[in-house]
Amino acid sequence: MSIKIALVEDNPSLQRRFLQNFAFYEEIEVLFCSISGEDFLEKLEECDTQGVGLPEVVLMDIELPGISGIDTTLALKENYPHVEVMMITVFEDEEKIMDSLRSGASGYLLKDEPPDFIVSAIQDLKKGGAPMTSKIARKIIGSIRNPSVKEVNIEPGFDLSEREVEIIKLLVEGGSYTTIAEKLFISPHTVKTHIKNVYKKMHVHSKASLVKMAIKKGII
Amino acid sequence: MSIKIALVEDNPSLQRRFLQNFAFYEEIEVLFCSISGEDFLEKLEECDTQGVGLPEVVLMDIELPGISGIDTTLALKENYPHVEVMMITVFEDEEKIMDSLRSGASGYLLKDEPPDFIVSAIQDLKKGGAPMTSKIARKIIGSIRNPSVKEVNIEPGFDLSEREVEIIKLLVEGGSYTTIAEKLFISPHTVKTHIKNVYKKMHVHSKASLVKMAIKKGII
DNA sequence: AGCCCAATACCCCAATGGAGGTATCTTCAT
DNA sequence: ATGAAGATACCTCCATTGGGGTATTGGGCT
Repeated sequence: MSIKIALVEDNPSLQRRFLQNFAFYEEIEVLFCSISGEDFLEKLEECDTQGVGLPEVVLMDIELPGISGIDTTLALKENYPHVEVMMITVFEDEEKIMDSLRSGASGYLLKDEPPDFIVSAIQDLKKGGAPMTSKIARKIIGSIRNPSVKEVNIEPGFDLSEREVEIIKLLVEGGSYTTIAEKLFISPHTVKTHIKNVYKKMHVHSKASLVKMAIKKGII
Repeated sequence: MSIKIALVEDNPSLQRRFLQNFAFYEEIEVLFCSISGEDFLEKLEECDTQGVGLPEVVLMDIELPGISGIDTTLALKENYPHVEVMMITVFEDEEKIMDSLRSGASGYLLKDEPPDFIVSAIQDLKKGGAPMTSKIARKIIGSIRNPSVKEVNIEPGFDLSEREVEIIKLLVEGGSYTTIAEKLFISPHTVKTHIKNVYKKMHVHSKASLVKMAIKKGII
């Protein structure tokens, strides 16, 4: 029994490449292709109303004209929660990955994976797995450990320099003046000076307080 | 070049089985085994101080006598953040999986995986991957979509006395030996003794590290 | 009654940390 | 080109901290 899939990819040459690859595998049957989220959602409803089978797995690009693959997934899952979604994209940044998973995708692959890998990922997904590459898995785990950390979240009020933030991070990791100095190839005197300045800016007077502030403010 | 690992497993027969399996693979070198978290942390510090190499990957059981594998991982990561941890357990519940990942583990396998799979998982882990089975991956993703609002472990897990927890709280608030002593109407010597004992139990060596651990653990 | 253990308190000592300085060298924007 | 800000480095002084001890007390468990 072959797995019925749909493909959402706006790049024509990539779409062609996928189709050609899947043609070699009789375990995969491509029901239809779309070049946008809107198009996909319409075609899906057609499949549904006209009694044609639904795709079991959807390969979804993230960057699409019109609504994004993430929002498309959100809409898809709202109406057809049993259809599995695998993101296929070039993005490796945590935010996009996590947004995809939150929107309802269960797999996340990069576009340049070999066809064999993609096919077995589709099978895994259908069997209830969550296929992804090692690197992506690591990023997901990283984002579990460090939740809700946005970029450039250094407290504007404190006006810390890059170097200062760098030193704060090492301090939070439990470093002493000397160990931090060694890591940064600078003198412990310099580390001391930086920390003194940080204390002034953040109005704390000890490492312990700084660690607490840093964690709470999300500087780390 | 073989990968140096350590094994933390309290069940003697399972430990033996692991060792026998690894004996067949020259790509894995078992540096040492421990039957408890405390024992492991001590041996690790010995390795460190005596210039013997550190293990690169630790296979950690979750259910251990004394402190749990999760808390052991927390303490390990505090002192040796570069040592990778792979949980090897019978538990498949989301909570244990997520706690493990939050504590710093990057891999999560079940005990009955075939030796080949475990060995390649160790290699993947060392290369920066996050090896896990499909089923586990799915649970992680499920828990991202459906973040359970479970309360954090207020109970320390490190077998701390009430007084010790009390002192930790004041320490996190930025108190010094003397200010804490004043608040509790005891001698600063006593405060010191308590803190020394806490350091021993939690395997940290400074206020900064303790503050970080305490916040992560939710003792505060 | 005897034992364990948490809580209390003290000792020494070396290392680290915090607060005050001063000073040079870049870099960058006015 | 001049001045501000950041990164670098050094100084002194004294308090705090961390690690190694030892010891007494009072509760609770067996």
